[in-house]
Amino acid sequence: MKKIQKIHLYEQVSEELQNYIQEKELKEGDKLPSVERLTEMFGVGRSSLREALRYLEANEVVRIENGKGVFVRDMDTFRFSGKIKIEVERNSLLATLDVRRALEGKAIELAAKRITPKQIKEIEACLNEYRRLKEKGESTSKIDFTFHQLVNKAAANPILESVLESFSALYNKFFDRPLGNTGLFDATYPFHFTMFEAIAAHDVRAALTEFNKLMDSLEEIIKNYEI
Amino acid sequence: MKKIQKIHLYEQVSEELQNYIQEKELKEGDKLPSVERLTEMFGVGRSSLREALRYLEANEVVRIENGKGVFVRDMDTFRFSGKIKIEVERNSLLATLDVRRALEGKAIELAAKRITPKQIKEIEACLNEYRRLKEKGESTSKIDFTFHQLVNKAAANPILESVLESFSALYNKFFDRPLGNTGLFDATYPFHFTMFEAIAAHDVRAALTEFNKLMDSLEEIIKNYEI
DNA sequence: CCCTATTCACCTATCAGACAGGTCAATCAT
DNA sequence: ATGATTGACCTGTCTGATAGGTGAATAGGG
Repeated sequence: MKKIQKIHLYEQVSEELQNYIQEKELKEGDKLPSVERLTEMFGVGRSSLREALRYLEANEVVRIENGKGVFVRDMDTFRFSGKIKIEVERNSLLATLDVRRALEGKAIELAAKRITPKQIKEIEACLNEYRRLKEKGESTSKIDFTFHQLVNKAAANPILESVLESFSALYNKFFDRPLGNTGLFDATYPFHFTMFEAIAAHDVRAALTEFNKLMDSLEEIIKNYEI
Repeated sequence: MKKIQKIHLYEQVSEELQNYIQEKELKEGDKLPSVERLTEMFGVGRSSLREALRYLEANEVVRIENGKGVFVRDMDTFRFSGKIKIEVERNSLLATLDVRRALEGKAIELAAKRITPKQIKEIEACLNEYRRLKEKGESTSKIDFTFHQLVNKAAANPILESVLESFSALYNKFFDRPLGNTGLFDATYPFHFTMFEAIAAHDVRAALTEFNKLMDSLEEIIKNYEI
């Protein structure tokens, strides 16, 4: 019989380690003691300690470099995350679209206000490529993604950009599979150009109008699509 | 000299394991082979395998239960995540506010459309408590959070709810510390009531107007606040 | 005296073997 | 029949050994 320890050792070590970092006020790039030292400090075996480190690495708290040591990651970085149950059904798709309307709509509003001449040229080049691929009948999903990414960047709001980027992974997952070849890109194609022109002209209202048309056409496709 | 393998073993194992899950189409709760078997399958040592498992556990791909085995977690759950460098300065705060405008604005729009009588009563009770605390001069940060959460729920969009929930952790972090006692809640206080009334009356336009007033007053506070 | 190649101390990466202890079902004794 | 026991199967953890990455000190040649 031993002491009562229902919590896994690696979990305790992981917490202790985080406390250690906080107490010593370690910052980005600071080096932690070597694995050997840490095993002595916490009185655990190497394997438990390494599992704890691997766990913390997965949670982006530390960074382990071969031959160098263990380093603290930027603690001033806020990490947001969430889980969404994926159900490929109409309501989920429409719900996703609402969020896209909110986030990308704001991005477009800001982009129309703040886009620079250089960024305008970049997007113009992107749209030319879009047109080229379209005429050749090749896949436009990738260039479509790039277009929206550029607009997102033009909004000049790093936080919005980050949220939108991680969220776009969700609707790409949604729309690639079930609706991959349903004329989705055909229907939205013309709005990319009208929307760009409005943004380039710094016309917030017109840009949002075109964006809403784009979203509306997407919504129509989803509503009429037999899943 | 050996073969070129710059990638860590545990990383390779982790990927192989994910492939294995996908190929075998394993679902929530399915059991993986025992650690012993897996080491044979992948031809690696125990420690590498365990580190890989711990890594996957941290990423919520598997669940390890003592004495039972390793189990697959819900793979139909989409996990979004992102990192944001926190800098407590005016621009970051304003950038955060823009995202909040986008997400919560959409939530309010939807809530005004779809709120149920039961939810109206819940929010009403929440606001009464808000008023009570206000009059007693107690902290209203918690009840304020609850209010926004209820509105969020009334939007009846689980995906928006999830995104907003994880994101709200960010702006709580931002606003709690630097602006904790700067009359932030005083200034926004009246708008909670006007906004609620508009939502309860299913008046989308008025609700958004009130929400924008609330956001504008927040923006003013930030702009005038000497950091 | 300077530059380069070697060496060495320090670290992480990974393996294999051993023992402790949790879990569950089959089995055995009452 | 029922309740305790056992044993098969697992994960949890420790340890000693070997391999290999990294960077600074160091030795040797010009």
